[in-house]
Amino acid sequence: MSAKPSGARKNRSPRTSAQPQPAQEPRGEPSLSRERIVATAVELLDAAGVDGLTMRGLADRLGSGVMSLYWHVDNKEDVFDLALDAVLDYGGPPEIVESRDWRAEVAHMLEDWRANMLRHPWSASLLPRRALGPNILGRLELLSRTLSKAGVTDADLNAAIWSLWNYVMGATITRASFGPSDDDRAAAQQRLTRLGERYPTIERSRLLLDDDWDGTFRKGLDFLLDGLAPQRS
Amino acid sequence: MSAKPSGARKNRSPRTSAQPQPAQEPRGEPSLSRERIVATAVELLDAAGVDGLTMRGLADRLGSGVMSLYWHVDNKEDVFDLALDAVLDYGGPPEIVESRDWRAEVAHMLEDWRANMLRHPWSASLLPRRALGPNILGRLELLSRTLSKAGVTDADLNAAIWSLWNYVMGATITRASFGPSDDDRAAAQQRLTRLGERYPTIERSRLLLDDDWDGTFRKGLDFLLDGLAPQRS
DNA sequence: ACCTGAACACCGTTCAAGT
DNA sequence: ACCTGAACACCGTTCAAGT
Repeated sequence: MSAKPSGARKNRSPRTSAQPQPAQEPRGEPSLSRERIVATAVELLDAAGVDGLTMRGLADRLGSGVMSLYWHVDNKEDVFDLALDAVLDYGGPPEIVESRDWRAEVAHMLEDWRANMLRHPWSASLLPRRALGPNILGRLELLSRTLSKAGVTDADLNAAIWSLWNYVMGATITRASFGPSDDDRAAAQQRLTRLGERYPTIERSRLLLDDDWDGTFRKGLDFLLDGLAPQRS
Repeated sequence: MSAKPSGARKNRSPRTSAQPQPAQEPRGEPSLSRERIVATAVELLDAAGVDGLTMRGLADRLGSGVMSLYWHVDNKEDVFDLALDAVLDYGGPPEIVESRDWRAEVAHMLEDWRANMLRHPWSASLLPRRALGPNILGRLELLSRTLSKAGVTDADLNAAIWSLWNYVMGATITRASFGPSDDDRAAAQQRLTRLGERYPTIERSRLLLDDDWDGTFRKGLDFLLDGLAPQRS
């Protein structure tokens, strides 16, 4: 809790507010900044995963000393938080289209959310630990509003949202963790076959070989939405 | 890939097979063993979380040198795998009760699974990364069998299982991550109120204050099972 | 067969300075 | 206001020995 800017909230609209001393940088590197640190952290995370992010490595990539980072950032945890929020940015509520098809709307929102996280595979497993950034709240608000307008009762609303949240998080984390290496799963499935008697059902259905991630996600989401759908008795 | 026992499969039934040299330990500490290491690792993880597990700390707790662990265990990853599998043990398929209520059966299985993971809060977020232990496979097999017997078509079976998996994982990881600190969530909810206009719907529904985890889990599971239920046209 | 200490190549972060 | 190097208290793991 010093005079460092780390804890301070950023400008509301950093893009439009003019810089106080605009003609300040004489030459060379634009020097360190919070934005640059976060952007580079995302790059590094994308390239090397959660374990690959290192304050030292981050500083190297920025061409600065390690300790210089700590002027702009509280600590490593802070870097994670900022990187996560940066990645979950979203365009805000889209045009207020009064679609009648709430199911398509919800499915689209959640597929977009998932796609965003899969573009940065480290983000999904990080998210539940720090769920409260403004971007996530915005997404939850939009989801909530859509469901409410669709006729989900107030009594069911929170359960509905958390159900969708749970489903999306579980699906995305699993997909990102099982990762691109199909070999592992093929090997696992073969192990099933070798074990023969013990797992006949999942062996027969080839559960571990299912690689239509997008289709499976959508199918399960449909199951859930079926159950969620407000009964029009 | 040396002569170390690390990679070797354990005895099929370690509890019933007699020890080769039963009267071998002359006195004192039972010395190191794979079982003791894993059990202590689980203790340490329960007490200190994922970041709290340290090879050095583990050795300390076992009263041995750090490097002694490496005789019984490949590396730290291995310790995680073993600890996770140890925690997900389950009693195998229960008595073959031919219950007609497949929904209650499935719900019970998944609630048990979730409860098991919540008893060791570090386990849930670890599981998707290493999903293939025999105990997990056993649970998936049982789930698969139950759904199949209930009338879920082969075409829907994998999607159904992955949906339930995703939901349970997401719910458990979220619950374990948000953790016992209600204060955080209360603070977050208050922040919502302060922000006022931006998140009216989730503020009104008090989404972030919902702390009936078990009830919400069950409710969402019911939504999903509603959608999953085989249509009897 | 089982255990050990020293050493290596790393970490995140504190602190006291520099400009 | 912003950046820095040295230092501290840690990590996981290799290696060459010990018994």
